[in-house]
Amino acid sequence: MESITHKLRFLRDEMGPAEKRIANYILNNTGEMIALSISELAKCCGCGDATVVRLSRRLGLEGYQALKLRLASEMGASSSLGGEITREDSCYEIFKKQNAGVVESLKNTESVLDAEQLARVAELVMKSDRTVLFGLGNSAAIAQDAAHKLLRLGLSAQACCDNHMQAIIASHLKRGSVAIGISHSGASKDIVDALRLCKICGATTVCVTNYGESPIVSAADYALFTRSAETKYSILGLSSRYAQLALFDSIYSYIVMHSDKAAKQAIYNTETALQNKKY
Amino acid sequence: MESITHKLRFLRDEMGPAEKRIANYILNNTGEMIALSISELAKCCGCGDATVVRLSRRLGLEGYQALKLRLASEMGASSSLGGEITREDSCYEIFKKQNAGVVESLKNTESVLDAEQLARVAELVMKSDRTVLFGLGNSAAIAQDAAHKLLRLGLSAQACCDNHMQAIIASHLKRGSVAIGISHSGASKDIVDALRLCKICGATTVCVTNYGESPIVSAADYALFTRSAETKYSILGLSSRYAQLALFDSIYSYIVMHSDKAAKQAIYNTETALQNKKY
DNA sequence: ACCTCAAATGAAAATAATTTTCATTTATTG
DNA sequence: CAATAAATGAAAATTATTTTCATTTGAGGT
Repeated sequence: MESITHKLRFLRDEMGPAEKRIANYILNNTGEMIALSISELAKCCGCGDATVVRLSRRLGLEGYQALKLRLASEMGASSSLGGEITREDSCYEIFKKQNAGVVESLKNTESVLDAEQLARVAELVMKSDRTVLFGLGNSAAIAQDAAHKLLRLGLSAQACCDNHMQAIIASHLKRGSVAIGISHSGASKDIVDALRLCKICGATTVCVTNYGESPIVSAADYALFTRSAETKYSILGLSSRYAQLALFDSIYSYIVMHSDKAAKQAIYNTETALQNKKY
Repeated sequence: MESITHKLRFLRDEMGPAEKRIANYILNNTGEMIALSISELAKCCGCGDATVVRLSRRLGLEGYQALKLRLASEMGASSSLGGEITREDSCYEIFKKQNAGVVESLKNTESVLDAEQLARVAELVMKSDRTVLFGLGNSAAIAQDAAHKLLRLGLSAQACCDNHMQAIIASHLKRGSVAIGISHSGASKDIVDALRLCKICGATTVCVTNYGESPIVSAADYALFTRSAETKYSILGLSSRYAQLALFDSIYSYIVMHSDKAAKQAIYNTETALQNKKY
């Protein structure tokens, strides 16, 4: 299904001058146009009602109503632009603005993420003897969350968020282990060092980062990229954390989908065991 | 600007049976409904045209046309419906499908989150002597992430993800402290117990949960609700974690925006200190 | 049980919007 | 400079929406 805005622009060439005026008006005033009736729009463009209908038909639509609905729908889809956070914003407004940024980050990440690398990493983790996750500061919680999920699947997973421990663990890894380093900037010394050490010890190394040119990439056998929405307020890579989280969630779900009966039973057992912890 | 879907659900209580039928029909068949004329819709719901107009007015809209346009716009905004994850999906496809769920969760949460409670909690945290965050399992990483951010702001924050430690910390809190319990289900025994203890000791208690009727709400002075997208595959409250994360991010940003010069300098100093840890 | 009143409802009339028809205008080609 | 085809808008025809108003429904009082 092609976007009407796109079609409008594309088909403008084969329109007569009156239709072209309408097309331009719609493209420049989509928001207001949606509130206009067909004759109001026609008057705005100095043309007859029938021409508006013809334009709608040219776009492959039923009529003017259909055009308005489609435009409204497309407007809605792209109207979640957050705008900048100001001192006057309430916390709730900040919440909404940030969410727009999060959505954008997820979308961006969809476009930079290499499907093949992701698939390989998922397989790798699923089949590895042991998976360790390194993160510090901002990325520590992500590492922990990912490890927690893998543990629920019965895998041998471990998050390590202490740079000394990272060095220790790294130096004892063996072939068959997977080490995943998480760093938004890709330049976190300790993480990069740990990953290099892992590689020397024979483990397969993976990095999750926002920047393609960063030191961590050269230390990794596989690189998974996120792309956070560039906004002024995100001093920390606030919104890249969501993409990282989503990335590990997809690996988690992939493994769930490909686990055998016994493994599924184990997952179920975990759930049951946790029921006792609840009211 | 409030979502029409949300308003529909909310105002259903004060509608007569005929209007209620229409509301339900719209909520269950939004997509098809948009293509219907007013009398077609009326017939589908076994009621008169006028009732449809009345419903539109009740929602604060001009009329039926306006209702259709708004619904189309909202549909567009949420039309990235992910569909169910299957065994055949690649990891990348899973990633995309899950993201759609995440977006939905964030939107849902926007509509259930109480702006006033959120504002109060943000102020509370900003001014508290000490903030402790309790989370276990799935919510542990969220607690840790939130604590990490507050620490960067120079606040006295602490995540506690061990049920014994939680009890210990809780029993030593004083007036002026804020305790935040995070539990998707709202039924996690240890968290609820810890929160109750905090309250007894004079601390202000806050809960973050997905369910309004859960035990944790009664243990909290302030309740912040998330609403995850209900999907079959999310065995764990996978997508509610994103909403929780966003919630704490908004509090973080709010505090950043309202901190004085000295505090901003401190934040900046943190950033500089961390530069040494990078290549 | 019966009445009263207010709210809710739908049929039909009134209005408004959209679509079609068709005569006129405008551009293009030989 | 015709001759023709394409483009256009006014008005008619159609369709959709909104308003009006008589009827129904149901709650609360006697």
